[in-house]
Amino acid sequence: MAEKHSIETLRHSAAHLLAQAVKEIFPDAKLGIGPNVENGFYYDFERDTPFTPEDLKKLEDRMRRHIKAAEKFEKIEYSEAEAKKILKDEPYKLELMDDLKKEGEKPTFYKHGNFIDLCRGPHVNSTADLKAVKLTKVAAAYWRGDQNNKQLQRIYGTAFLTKEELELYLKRLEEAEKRDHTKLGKELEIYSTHPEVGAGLIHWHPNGSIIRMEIENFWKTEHIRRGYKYVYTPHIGNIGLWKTSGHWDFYRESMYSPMKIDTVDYLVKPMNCPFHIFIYKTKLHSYRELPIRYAELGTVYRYEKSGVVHGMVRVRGFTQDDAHIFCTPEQLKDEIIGVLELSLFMLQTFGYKEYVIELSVRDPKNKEKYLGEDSGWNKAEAALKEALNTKKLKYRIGEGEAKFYGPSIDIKTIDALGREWQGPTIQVDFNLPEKFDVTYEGQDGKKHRPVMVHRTVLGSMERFVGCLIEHYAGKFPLWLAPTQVKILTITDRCNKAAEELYGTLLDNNIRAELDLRTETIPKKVREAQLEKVPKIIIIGDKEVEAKTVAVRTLDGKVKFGVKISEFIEEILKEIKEKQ
RNA sequence: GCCUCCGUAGCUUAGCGGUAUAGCGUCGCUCUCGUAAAGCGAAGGUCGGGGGUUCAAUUCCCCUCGGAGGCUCCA
Repeated sequence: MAEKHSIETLRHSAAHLLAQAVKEIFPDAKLGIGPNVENGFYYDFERDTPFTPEDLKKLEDRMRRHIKAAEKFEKIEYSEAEAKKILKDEPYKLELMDDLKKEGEKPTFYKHGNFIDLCRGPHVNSTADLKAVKLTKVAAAYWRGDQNNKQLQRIYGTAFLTKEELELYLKRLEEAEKRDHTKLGKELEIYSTHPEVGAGLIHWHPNGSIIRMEIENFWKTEHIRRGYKYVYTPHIGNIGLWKTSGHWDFYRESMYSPMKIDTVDYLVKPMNCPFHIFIYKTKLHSYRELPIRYAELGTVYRYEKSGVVHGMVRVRGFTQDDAHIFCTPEQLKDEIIGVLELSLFMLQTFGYKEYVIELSVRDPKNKEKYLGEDSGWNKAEAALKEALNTKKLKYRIGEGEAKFYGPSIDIKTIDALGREWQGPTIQVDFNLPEKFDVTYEGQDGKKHRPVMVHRTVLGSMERFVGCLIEHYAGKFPLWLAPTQVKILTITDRCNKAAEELYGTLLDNNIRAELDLRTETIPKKVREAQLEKVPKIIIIGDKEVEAKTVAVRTLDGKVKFGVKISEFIEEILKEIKEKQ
């Protein structure tokens, strides 16, 4: 009976096996590092020519040979001189060993078969334990993730304890591919982009626009209910705004070049904050008025490198569901709690049951990357932590993840396939109020500095809808579905009844469509299913006579003899409850 | 931006030195049909764009624009 190893150990041993195969088949390759990642492992190699998919096959075959040979893994410690001799042709490994020495750690080695690698371990006992290994893809990656370093060739792979688990994983990848929002977005006519217009600029088609409108209406209602005031602001503004805010210094690479209007430079806005500040500043505010919450679906434009633009989730123009809260320092904690509650409520409505909360703080080693004094940062962090603790929410700390003007709570949603997506973010800012000299009058009759909270609960309409497509696999719940009901007729004799029903549905604000074509029912059903229309109504002679309908849902189940009034009542209820 | 791969009709796609396949869709005709694809016919492509090599380029080379997967970054 083989000893049980953790899947991490297994995968790391698989990485060693890969490195061994590479060194055998491509002796010129220099070893980089070979750590585990989510769902697998990789190993980096320096090599003049990149690996091809055929190379991967050869490497897999070679790995299989070593698995058959059942080579034992053993840990070895060498003196520094010995170690350096072994690694004399491996510059990256030597660099790593120097780092270990600086940190006062003693390097250890692992050997299996003819292959020795610098490694902390642990490993499986023998290559024979690696029963299900697969190389998945090749990519390039910078040594130590730094753009200024040499680019290495990375081979990704994965390993599982059993072949069955590997199969299951590959199936899941396939499932993810079916849900891909770039694919479904096209099939369901949700959005498009056009080279003639530019990369990362989303065109919302009628279907996507309905989904977006429903989300926006829901969003506005929930915000107004919670004391937010809705505003609209310009898309461009004097460059001076961004110099004052600090974006010009800290954020310039994400902004588009200035345009001259008369003699003055203007920028397309990458953020809405300065505009909300100016609305606030049009008059003197008493402490009695605070908190003031301005909300806007604000469309911003940010430069994204060409290599990262992707579908709806990484674009160059997008609409943030933005809001800025101006409050007293005493109110801060409650405001954060309010935003947390709103965020979690919204996520729940969209069927996200799981999420990960991260408290993003400064990188303590790089304080110059951030605006402002320690005291402000410490207060902001404390308020965020207190709010999380009050709500008894578990969170992890993300060092160096903070924005340049303040720390934040970032909530990552987990979709139906277990993938994480950036969702709500709540950022506390003591800096912009300072920069723009924002004040309120306190009980003491003196001017005080309010705190600003920047927050989004959906992120951006583009990314949110993109993620929703994948989350629902294109099967939107009734309240969001672009077409809620599609009426199919069996023969021309039923057209009149179908048109009557169609009219009744429209009168009830139900998004209905009519399919009167003289196609066969199987074909009409198939098409409606592929369009993922939640309620498919079929009307034949029987229904016309009995004044009922047959209702088919996306799971393929059919209910015959449903009274029309009952059907309408039922779907109105389902829409209202956002099921 | 960097690395690898990709770009053929609205969509999916065959071909890869001698100007091009097929299915779906579209249009026309026939069919009036009971829950995931009825039949026949037609139209539709300067093979992403530009340049080069060649007697000849969709095919080979270079540039460029888009896309995918990574790196880095991020709402």
